[in-house]
Amino acid sequence: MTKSKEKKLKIKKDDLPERAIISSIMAAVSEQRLPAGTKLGEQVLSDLFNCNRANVRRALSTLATMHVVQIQPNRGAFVSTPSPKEAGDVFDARRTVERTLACLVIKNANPQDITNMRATITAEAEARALGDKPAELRLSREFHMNLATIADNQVLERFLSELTLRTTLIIGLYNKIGSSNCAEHEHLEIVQALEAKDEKRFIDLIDQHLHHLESGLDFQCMAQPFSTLAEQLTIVSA
Amino acid sequence: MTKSKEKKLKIKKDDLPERAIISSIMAAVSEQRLPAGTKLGEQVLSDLFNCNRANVRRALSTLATMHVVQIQPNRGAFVSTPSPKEAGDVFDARRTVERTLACLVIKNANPQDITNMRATITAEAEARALGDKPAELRLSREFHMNLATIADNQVLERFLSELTLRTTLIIGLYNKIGSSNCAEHEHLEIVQALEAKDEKRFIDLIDQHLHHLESGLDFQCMAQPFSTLAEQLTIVSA
DNA sequence: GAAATAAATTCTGTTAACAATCATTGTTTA
DNA sequence: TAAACAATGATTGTTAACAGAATTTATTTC
Repeated sequence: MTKSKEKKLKIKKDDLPERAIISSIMAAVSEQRLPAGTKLGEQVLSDLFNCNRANVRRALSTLATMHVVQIQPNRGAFVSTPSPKEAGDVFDARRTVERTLACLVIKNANPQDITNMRATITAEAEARALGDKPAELRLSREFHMNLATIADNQVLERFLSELTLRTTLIIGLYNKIGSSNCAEHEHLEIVQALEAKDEKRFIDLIDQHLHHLESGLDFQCMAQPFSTLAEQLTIVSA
Repeated sequence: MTKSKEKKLKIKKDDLPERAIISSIMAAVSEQRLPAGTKLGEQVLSDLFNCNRANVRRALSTLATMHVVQIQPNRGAFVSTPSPKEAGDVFDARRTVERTLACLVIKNANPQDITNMRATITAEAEARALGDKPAELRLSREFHMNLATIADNQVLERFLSELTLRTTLIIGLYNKIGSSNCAEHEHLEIVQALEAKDEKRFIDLIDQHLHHLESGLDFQCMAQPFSTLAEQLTIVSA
């Protein structure tokens, strides 16, 4: 049970284990390493981060308020499985937030910001070329989070952080097979509009980008929220 | 120390103590019974809700992620004292959220919804007439939360819940003396625009309402985030 | 052999005791 | 008298042990 010297996770600069757990889970979700429905056991986490369960508990509780995990009484914490209705709400909220961010970005952005944005897009393209899906997803999210940073509104930045995570879960659950994941091409156009200070085009492109993402969803393909292994192995009869 | 039969708080329908603590603190903040900077001791809370400190801890941690309380390591939890910058971010975010909610409300609102809105306004007016400030504040918040309910977007509803709470803290900290608190008159006009299905006017009025609230702030009058007793007792010399 | 039942294990939820830190009070010293 | 220092008290942070619920495994029964 209490074997020492298990695989220990390297903790970032953040000393507090609670924060470390939260950011690690968020990172894992953002890279789709943790799919919706995954059980997040307290024992497992407290071993991984070698801390006590109280810290794990608080971390999971915090993630639950972000709706990144769901807590079921006496059963434990699971990575959230957004419903179709929830997905719609998230996309509406994202468009709302990013539109406003866009207005602020047009005002605030300096040449250095645009250079950074381009660097992120380049890195994203490289990751895609290499077939590194986690990196691609992470950088795609980073692109949007960059906008929030430039906009310099910490409230909206936090909202977007949550929304992008939930978007990743939604796409992981409902994305049509074959629908192009996320257009790096679109990201490039967005930055070009920003560089040209074309506010209307900038906002419209972001809006279209998000609509495009949403249109790639198919809610039929995943009826059951919690697909069990049994279901996955069942051969369709009749 | 451990005297039994202290004053116990009646817990709502929610059985879980964690939720009870959270909603009680949120309610208290929304009615300005808990001013910014108030210390929220773990012992006090666990006695009040007669539960263990672990629940209190998780509740405070959750409230901290909503930025309604601030946790200082080894010192404890305090009701948040928003900075002027933070106040600006909150108001920008609120306008963003409420504008989108307004669009959805115009689409979704039925006669019953409008009746409910009017009832809230009436109750708010009565509370004001009676000088019941807590009730007035609670009903004013309820007016805005009603909009979120009608809009039927749970993500934006939760965002607005947080933002209205933080707005209350901001007003409690920075509101100019003499500036009319919140115009029930404005609330009435907003409902009238909604009833007339005048979308543009509806959105504009909400926007103006929030700008009006923000313009009532004065960041000079409260330089120090944590005003000490010493400052309050100091007689202004020179 | 399959379904239903019972035992065992694992996990969550709760509690209490202990350690460490911070704030306050009281004392000493220049 | 005022500042520095020491001791006390209170509060937060951590840990471990226990109780209860859920899941899994094993057994029984048809």
